[in-house]
Amino acid sequence: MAIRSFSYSIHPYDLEKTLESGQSFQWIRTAPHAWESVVERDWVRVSQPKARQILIETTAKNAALVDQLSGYFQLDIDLKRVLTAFPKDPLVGQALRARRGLRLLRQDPWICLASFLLSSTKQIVQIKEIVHLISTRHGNPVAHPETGEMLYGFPDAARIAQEGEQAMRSCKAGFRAKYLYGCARSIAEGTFDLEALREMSLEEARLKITGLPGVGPKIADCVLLFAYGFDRAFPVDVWVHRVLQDYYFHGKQVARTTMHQFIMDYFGDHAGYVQQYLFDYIRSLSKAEWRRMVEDPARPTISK
DNA sequence: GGGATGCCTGGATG
DNA sequence: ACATCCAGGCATC
Repeated sequence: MAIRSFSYSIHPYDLEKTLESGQSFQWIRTAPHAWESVVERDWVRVSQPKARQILIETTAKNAALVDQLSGYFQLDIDLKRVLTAFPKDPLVGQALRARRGLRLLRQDPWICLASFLLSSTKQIVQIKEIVHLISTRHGNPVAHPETGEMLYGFPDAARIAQEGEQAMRSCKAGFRAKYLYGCARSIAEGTFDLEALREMSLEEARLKITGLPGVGPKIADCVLLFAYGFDRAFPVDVWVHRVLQDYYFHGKQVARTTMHQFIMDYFGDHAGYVQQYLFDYIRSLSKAEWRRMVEDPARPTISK
């Protein structure tokens, strides 16, 4: 099987930080700076041989898939321009320095939705394991072009609808199996159109997608940000909630609406991008480092 | 409409 | 060892 290579000169881009930041769960690390997966029906390897180079290797023959991969990895985004729109405060500054080169991907809506349905109260390694199990048991087989080893893509909605809830449970999905199956059915039957969300405003899309079983505000915003590119979607999980409350609201409890208003006003047009930097950064801090951060007298004061 | 509680399950914590 | 807690939420009451 022929492998085609595409090299991109790009900077700043940190592939490791990007693929290991918990936005996508299907890439398997095969070398210090290389990851592999199956996209559509093709094997793909993405690597960063040099600081300013991204290399994509694939068995795909059609140009469409190559375009798709360039979109997936967001190779055309002017990251520097995005970063200049971030708010200027000590925490964001630290996160920017610590996570230089982190990018948001642009994933396939169905796989992204399925991944985040499976993410509830699970840690990243466990989410990866479930995604991997579902893929190997129910996905399309693709031979590795170098080793011949079998790899499997994530199954589409129709396939999961056909396999049923129990099959998902036996892939360790637990109570999430019901949601995954429910969403798969709606999508496979055509009751729910994932593509239609592309034409909607963020608010419309959020309203629509939270109508799916198991999709609340957090998962909705993850999918809207990571798959549809709604740059103002801002997933608030326990970590981010902790930052917002402890750092920006000085430990005070605030209403959901107040928090939401603050997010939109303060983080701006690329709020979702800021969120990813903050999320990834704060998870790496020790308790002591975190305490130092929230006690920083230079941290911003929110005036309402 | 904010605040508890159950849901699967594996790994961490005591 | 063994119990208990809790993890990147959601639905329900």
